[in-house]
Amino acid sequence: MDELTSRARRLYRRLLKQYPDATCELDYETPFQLAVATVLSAQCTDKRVNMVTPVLFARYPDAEALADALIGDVEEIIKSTGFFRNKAKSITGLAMAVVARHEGTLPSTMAELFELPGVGRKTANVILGNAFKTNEGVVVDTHIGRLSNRLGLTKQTDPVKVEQALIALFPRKHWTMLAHLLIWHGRRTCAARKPKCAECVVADLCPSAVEFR
DNA sequence: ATCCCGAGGG
DNA sequence: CCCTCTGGAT
Repeated sequence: MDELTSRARRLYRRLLKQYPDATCELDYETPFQLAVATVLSAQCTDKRVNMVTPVLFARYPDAEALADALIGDVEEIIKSTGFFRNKAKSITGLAMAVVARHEGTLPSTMAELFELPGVGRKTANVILGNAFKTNEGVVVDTHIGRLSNRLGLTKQTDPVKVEQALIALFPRKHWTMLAHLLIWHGRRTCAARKPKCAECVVADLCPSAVEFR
């Protein structure tokens, strides 16, 4: 095992010890609801998403209901998540596609998920890892891209290449938890703007830590 | 590369 | 004011 890989494994164990309960923080009951919540989470905090989905899912609990929704009603409910016109179009289009192509049940493969409107690789990986527990890839969002670079796990910035780097560094069974750990750490300690290196549990393993002291 | 487009923090 | 928040489509 090379040096980078062993350092990556140490990072993982250290973060797991600090965040043993790290998990997806979006609220949902079904895979379809997770898909909708994940689309809404683009450029928006999950806390904000969790404020609108109870209203959204109460009125439109499944794909059939959301497919028949008036776009203006959906826009009004999700407005506070930002990009609301695009997101309303995405989630109603997503619902219509799930009804038309998959009899109202969200599919469980990367290929089928990726074909759905508004669902990119990141969203598909969130659904596969959390709702279906089949790690086909690694979620790479803004936090994971930022931390992967700061921690020296890759110098790539393209999300697909970051994902490839993480896939090569960590065993598949850890991919979903890895994403949760990096997201939690990114929120709590390794924030985009003002990282708290002084209180970071992996600062000694991080090539960027000195820059922030 | 650019657009979408709201809320909260610093 | 500026930056950031679990991106995707054009």
